[in-house]
Amino acid sequence: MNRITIKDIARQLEVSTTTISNALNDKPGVGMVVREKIVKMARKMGYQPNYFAKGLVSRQSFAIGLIVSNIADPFNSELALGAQEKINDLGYNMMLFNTKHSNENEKRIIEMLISRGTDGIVLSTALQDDPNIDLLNEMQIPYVLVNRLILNPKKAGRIDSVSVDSYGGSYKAATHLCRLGHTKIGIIAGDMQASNAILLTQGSNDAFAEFGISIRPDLFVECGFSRRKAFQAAQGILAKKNRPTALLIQGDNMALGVREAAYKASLKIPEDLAIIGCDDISISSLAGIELTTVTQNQYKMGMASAQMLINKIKGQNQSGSSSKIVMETELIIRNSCGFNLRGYVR
Amino acid sequence: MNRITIKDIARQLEVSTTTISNALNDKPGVGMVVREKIVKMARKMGYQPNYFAKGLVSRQSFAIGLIVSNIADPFNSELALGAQEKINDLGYNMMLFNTKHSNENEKRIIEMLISRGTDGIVLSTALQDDPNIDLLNEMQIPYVLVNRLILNPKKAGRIDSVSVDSYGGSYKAATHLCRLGHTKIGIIAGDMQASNAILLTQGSNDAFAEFGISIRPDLFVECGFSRRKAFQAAQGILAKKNRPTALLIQGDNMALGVREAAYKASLKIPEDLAIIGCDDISISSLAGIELTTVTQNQYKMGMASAQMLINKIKGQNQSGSSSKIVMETELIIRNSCGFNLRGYVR
DNA sequence: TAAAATAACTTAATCGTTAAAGTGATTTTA
DNA sequence: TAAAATCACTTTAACGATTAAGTTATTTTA
Repeated sequence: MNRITIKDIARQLEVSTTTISNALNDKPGVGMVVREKIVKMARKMGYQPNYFAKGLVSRQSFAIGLIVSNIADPFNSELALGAQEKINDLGYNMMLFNTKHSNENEKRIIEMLISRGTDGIVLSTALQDDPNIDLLNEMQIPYVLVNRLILNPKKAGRIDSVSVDSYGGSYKAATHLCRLGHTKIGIIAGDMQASNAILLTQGSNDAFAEFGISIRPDLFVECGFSRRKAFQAAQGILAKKNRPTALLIQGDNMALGVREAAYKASLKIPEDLAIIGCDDISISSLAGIELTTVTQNQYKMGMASAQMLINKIKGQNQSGSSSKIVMETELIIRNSCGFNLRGYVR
Repeated sequence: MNRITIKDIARQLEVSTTTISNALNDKPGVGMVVREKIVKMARKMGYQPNYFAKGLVSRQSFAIGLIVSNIADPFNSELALGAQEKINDLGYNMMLFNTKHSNENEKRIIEMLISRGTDGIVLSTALQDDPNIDLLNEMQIPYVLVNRLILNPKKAGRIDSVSVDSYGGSYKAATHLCRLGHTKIGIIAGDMQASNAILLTQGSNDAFAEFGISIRPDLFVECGFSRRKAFQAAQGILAKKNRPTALLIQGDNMALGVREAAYKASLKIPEDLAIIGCDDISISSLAGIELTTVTQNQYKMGMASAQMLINKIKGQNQSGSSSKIVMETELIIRNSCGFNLRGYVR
């Protein structure tokens, strides 16, 4: 039952453990004949290196932590899939954590990851003024932000990130609503501590301004990125006497909650209410859902962030420059805004 | 930059490392005064134990591997959420892996997990005659099967598992279709090497038999559990001249693919085609989808399997008995079968 | 052909922690 | 009150790998 160690092989072959180690790791200092004998014997005995021992001396765990708010959110699970595949392809392993939108949880997770000697962290839950980012910096652990970043240019300069052009995406979405003739537009916003929500809001605001439209303050609701919260927020907004004719929603998963609220209030989409989402999760394209939205390839983002992190881990001696990838967005017109019914009016 | 170790604290306080270790791990042999001094100093210096060192001596990694086919499948992500929360609550960490439906990948993952000294594995991808199960047994690593199990009673006796009463669920689903008057029924099956597909098929077959209905062989298609594959399978079945009036589909995510195929073929659900799914993922209840299905609480399954595994890890000295949890199912009637239109005819 | 270099090894130290086996000093027991 | 037990520590060894620093024997160089 006891695992085979390097010592067992050494005893069998009557050579030193160093030679075994060198042979198995393709290092010089071992002759052809002995090397082959060792490799064969290791295979025969079913030798598997002990990663604790290896990690203790090499200070490398080949483990990467991925922190998401909630893996059951399709946005995150798609992102996790991309990250996981890339991480494994590059010879690492992924540990997954859910913060459940709690900064406290996030902190615990980061501390734990550090104490476990995790090689790096992909963080998708960063908030502005997040003390956990300072923690990451202090501990000098390689990390990459994905999806959300830090906007403060003073801090952002040193931080690697993979994100989407949320500003541009939201600008397109808002423009779409305006051109369809909507003027009474509501916004269901995520968490205004999150960069994407901030940029999304800026983008739509700028578009609205260009059309001379101003958003009534009571039609802007910040509710967090979950489906359930968005459902509740929409219920509130749609119950108003002077309800909006269109809602711009800062995430497709949230938009699904909004849809439910609309149907529950007997409002037809898009006839009574136009809605536009924001990240094109796979559900959005389903028949019967057909949510108009803005693309964001989560899978690619996951891959790119993992790749970036591992590059960083491997080339630690590099200059102080940081990598930033910002992905383009594209408006996907489906049936939740009424374009296919009426087309643009302006 | 170098991490604080037990030695650093020992040097500061002029005591031995053993005393530090004992104090920090609440072990006897340390006086009150010294103990408190040590705890305080450790906190002050920001000491974090090195898990490689700890694991090397204790042979415990506090890491658990969760193996799923594809985390982007809502069934799996919900399951992963439950597992992750329970695993963390119990002081462990979860490493996530996607097999992408490949037995080869599964093998690689298991081997890697073992070589890393993972404390245990939750496996959701088990197949009948799966050599990887034998591998797990040989290596004596604690594991629990979730969702899918091994049916062969000779092997199953020793295996812990958390599953759903697939037979009963499918029996209910098939009965529902029969009572609605359907006789030309097709089955979109998952992977007949997976226990749930096998039991699901048995359950529906038995129900059909009771109603004197036999399934035309060309209307039974085994296509694997993915949405895309189910889409393709449904396209094939629906293109037949003598197409079925109802489809029983062995998974909600698959059913979503089937829906798309139906709509693409200009078939209305439920008027032209009744469909019934199988695990009640959250999407299924969405307005516009409203899939009739059979409940399976993935979140609870994830939790239960994690709990079971950790119980097993902690109490290794126990008897040879195995734990098996089988969860009940419930038919959820929504709008994809036409019950709300016509009710039962028999 | 003697000195230097190289190849193929081994020995010993190390990573950070825990466990087993001491060591005195103090307290309990008979 | 002498022997036994307890307490609060320390010293040493171990976990399984890697790495730095030897040690031979063999080959190369000048």
